[in-house]
Amino acid sequence: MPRATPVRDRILDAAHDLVLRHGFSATTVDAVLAAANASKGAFFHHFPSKRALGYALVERYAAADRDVLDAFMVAAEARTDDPAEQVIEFVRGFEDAADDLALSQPGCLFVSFVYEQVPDVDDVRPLIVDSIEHWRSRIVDKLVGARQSGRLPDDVDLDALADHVFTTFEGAFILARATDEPAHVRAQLGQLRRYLELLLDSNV
Amino acid sequence: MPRATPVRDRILDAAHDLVLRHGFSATTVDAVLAAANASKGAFFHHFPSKRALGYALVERYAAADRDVLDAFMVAAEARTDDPAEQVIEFVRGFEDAADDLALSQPGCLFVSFVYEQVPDVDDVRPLIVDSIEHWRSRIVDKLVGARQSGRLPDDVDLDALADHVFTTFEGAFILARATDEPAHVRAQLGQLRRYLELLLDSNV
DNA sequence: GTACAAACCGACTAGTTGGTCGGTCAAGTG
DNA sequence: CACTTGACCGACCAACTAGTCGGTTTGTAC
Repeated sequence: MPRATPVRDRILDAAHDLVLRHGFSATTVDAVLAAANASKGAFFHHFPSKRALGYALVERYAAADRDVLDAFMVAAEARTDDPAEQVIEFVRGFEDAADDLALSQPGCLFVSFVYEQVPDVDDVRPLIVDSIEHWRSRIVDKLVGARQSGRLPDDVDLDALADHVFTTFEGAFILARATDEPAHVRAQLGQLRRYLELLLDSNV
Repeated sequence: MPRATPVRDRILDAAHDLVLRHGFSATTVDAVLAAANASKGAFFHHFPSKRALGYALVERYAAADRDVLDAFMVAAEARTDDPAEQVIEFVRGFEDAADDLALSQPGCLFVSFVYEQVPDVDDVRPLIVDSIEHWRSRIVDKLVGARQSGRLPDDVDLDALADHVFTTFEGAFILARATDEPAHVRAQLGQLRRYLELLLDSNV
């Protein structure tokens, strides 16, 4: 992990914004430099290549993503001791934050790279898969607890149910972005929560 | 709408494949021509510019998308007369087709353009929004029927519930593509169906 | 203050990209 | 046959892009 310098961070911030808006290929190094108010020399001093920038970008985003997940899970755990309720509170937390989230970020950086598999940048996929698995395992932990207390039918696939959180997030972002209506994120998370409530309230 | 010719179709087919894999910006005209076995002259004879190709691509995809939606809805309507059951059968139809679908198509073309808003190509957004609204309205029709027969709680937002189908599709495709496990599509559609079943079976 | 390295600068280049343009060819049509 | 039209060809071009490189500035240890 390279040392953080003001310029390096400025470049990453500017690149993050541009890549999210236009995609990685359409984002030129010059455009990043202009937005970051940095020079070409500075760029290639900190990154050996443009693809290295892409990797660093996803690396940083994955770490932040993990932090957010953990923070919301801790907040949910603070509200209730019941694992089933914790999952629901977890989603509710995102629901409350959805509007701010959707407005400040026009999408998920992962998708920019997943849908633009330039051979050069394909080495970021493992980072993304790690993030997905982190979401899955953190949520499955709770679901296992819920099942143990008899609040989840036996025939529910815990992995698939946990993945449905990720799925809903990504789908909602696309919906919001395509229609230019950020409110969709909140509404779709609401559907997800309702699903979980129905599933977890139906005592076996 | 330009006339369809063999070459034009070959170009569209090749471009569709390449854009889906690498994104629009990363897809060069030359690469399309090589894949389509066509010449540069042929390309610019049929399309005034690269962005016009993008527009034609989305136009064709939206029409096909609509056809698939309608076909699956007709199939669902053939199985049952109850609107609530029709929605569930509709999703089940896609579930059955999911594996073939996910393998033959590595993603949704809409996302390639939504996540790559090059100013030039941004005029495709209305086409995409039309498709989204078509899905929404076709499904809402059924949900209204379900509500009238008392099978849907009053506090469910029909638009948001209908949009959840689109959301799940898009999210599932991202999950499948990121992890390189097409089976996720089927599993996520299964979660969607379960949600609908729970919601529609809980008589008000 | 001197020495050394890391940070940073920006003019330059080799290769690529979308797009042009003068032309060929085959199929009508009178 | 002469003429027109639409489909198609590919060498060429101007603009752009990632990356280079010789040099300057800045920080810091002695």
